[in-house]
Amino acid sequence: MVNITFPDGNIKAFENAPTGLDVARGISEGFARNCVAMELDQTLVDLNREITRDARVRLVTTKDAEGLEVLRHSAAHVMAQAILRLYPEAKLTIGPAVEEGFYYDIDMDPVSEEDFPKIEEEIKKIIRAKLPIRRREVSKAQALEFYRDEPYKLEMLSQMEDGTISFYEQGEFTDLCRGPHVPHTGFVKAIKLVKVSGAYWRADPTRAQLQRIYGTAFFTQQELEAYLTFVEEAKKRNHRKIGQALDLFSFHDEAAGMPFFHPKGMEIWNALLEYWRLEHRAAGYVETKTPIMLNRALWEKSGHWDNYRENMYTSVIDDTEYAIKPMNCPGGMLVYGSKPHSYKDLPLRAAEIGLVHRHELSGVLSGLFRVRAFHQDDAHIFMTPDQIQDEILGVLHLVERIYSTFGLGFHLELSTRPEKSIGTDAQWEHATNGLKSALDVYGREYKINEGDGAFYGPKIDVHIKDALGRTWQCGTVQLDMALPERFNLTYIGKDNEKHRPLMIHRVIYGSIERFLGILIEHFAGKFPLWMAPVQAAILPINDDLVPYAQQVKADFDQAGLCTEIDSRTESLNRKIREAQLNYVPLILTIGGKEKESGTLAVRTLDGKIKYGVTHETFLDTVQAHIHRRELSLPIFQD
RNA sequence: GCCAGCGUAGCUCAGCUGGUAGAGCAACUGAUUUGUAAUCAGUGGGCCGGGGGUUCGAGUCCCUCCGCUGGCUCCA
Repeated sequence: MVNITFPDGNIKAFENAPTGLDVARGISEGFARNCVAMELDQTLVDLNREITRDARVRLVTTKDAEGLEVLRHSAAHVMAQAILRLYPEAKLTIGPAVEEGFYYDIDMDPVSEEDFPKIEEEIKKIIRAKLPIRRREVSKAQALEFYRDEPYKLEMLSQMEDGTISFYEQGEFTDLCRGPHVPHTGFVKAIKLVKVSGAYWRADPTRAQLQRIYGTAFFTQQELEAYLTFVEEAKKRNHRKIGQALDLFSFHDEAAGMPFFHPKGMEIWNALLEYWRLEHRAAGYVETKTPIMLNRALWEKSGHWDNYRENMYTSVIDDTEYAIKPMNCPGGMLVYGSKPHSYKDLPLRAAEIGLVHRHELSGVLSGLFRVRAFHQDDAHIFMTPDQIQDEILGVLHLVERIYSTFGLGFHLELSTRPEKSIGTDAQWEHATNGLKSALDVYGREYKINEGDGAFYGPKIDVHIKDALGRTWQCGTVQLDMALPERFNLTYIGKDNEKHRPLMIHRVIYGSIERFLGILIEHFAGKFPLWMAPVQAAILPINDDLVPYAQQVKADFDQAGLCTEIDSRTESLNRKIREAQLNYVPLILTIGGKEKESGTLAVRTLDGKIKYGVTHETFLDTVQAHIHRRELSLPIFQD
């Protein structure tokens, strides 16, 4: 007799030792068909595991996140089985489930995506066979014997504790695995191989290069197709593609990883910064600017020479070593230290749009997302110890305000002291607690990443969520108790004594280049009016109307709008089509009627047309819309 | 940096087993003077990423460099 306690508190008695499947069937056959694993006293195990004593059981179904993870892990096994059938000499290493699917690292001759159909064919055979997946437990000695010709598995085994080792078997295939797995291979019906790449064994470049084959799997074909559609949509939104199509920026071999911004890209850039300055002024910031090149002594003082040199561009000028700044902070320290400060000056919020250079590995460069030269919307906040919480809260509120303007959600993560770091234990503790207490007051949930902090202090990272649901780390708030010390920064307190200020580094856009890239993908190139590179296209319907159209454009120029006139001798249809394809939010067609009546025909990007809009109404509407930085298209009254 | 794939006209791409480069769009010229997503015709345009090699002959094969794209511990 075994008593099973369900998550809702109900208890049910079973004869003998039921399996998870028996328990599920006790609820209903239909429910049982959707079960893939179970949580037995907090541990995820196979559905066919026998329950031999009283326990708490939660059945994991195809609807649960853990269920999908189990499926994908099983999918990795199915793929490995197929590959071993086709490439018997292949040696398996590890094959985990990952966020978007799974992969298996295999030591074999290079394969390419052209080999996928063949592998997928074999995978289908295994799925159709509905091979039962069985767990088998053996001693470590037996496992070592079984894997005597499998060097990677042997290495893995040697690092495991002595005792019971579990294997999973399906048909002729056996793999060392802790499980759990779905009951049989028939569950893996919606599977697709995605890509292949190289990966080192144990991520160690000195060790064997393996083939990492990625795939993804879902419980239904529909979910798989929805995922593939998502991937397609993300491809369409690729900022490199849109950036080229809209003539926003380019890259050149002459400066790999360093973007060149074109006039239209600069329109967006300037709109971003104009808005940024407005918000920062309102939040009590001042702005500074420091040189991009500073001498070695400065970097030794800041600690960068010891901790960050491999990423810094250096040069020798008049026998003195210089480095191009990878961060703005040391320059900011010098500005603060250039004159005495009173406690009455604090907090001092000094922002800087700083151009930094970092020598990233050539292989990691990627459009605007990973570059070697970029601008940070940096700020250094100098304060007294009792101002920590308010200042961090102030930054979090500014972050929230700015991201919401773009329709971006976000979540927070706290990172603590890494192994390679400067400062004392006491400083780290004080700094970390300061961030925690501010987060608690702020009230949103946050995740903790142990050991992920910067070398000079703990940090709060802000991860935004874009229109496709993808997350990107942009903002960061870092408390630094080390740099003020190294630069001997002080302020005069009420007691007329010198005190050490505390400092926050923070960015909100992060890298402006990268943030712009994210926005391109977030908006799919269809920027809201206030940041559109061309806000309105003016299209005269024939050559005779060009002079009048130019007059209209001149009025708009005066009003501060960014407009373009298409005076080519082309059909109106063509001009409209091209403006639409360039995502110009407003299209103004100028014909005889508009000239005579002094009105405008306004076509918005959604294809809606409003005739007879007066110039005054148009400008009032557009300017108010821009001023409010609205995300949706403006609506015009007659 | 490492592995794989890629680099042909401004853009997107074709060019079989080596035989001397082609399309669509764009640009330019001319005609058309257009009322809400492509008017028609013609013309020009290429150190086939750079360098070296094999060959009678290289966009095509080999080496090397540069660049781009994807990946490079979510660890049985």
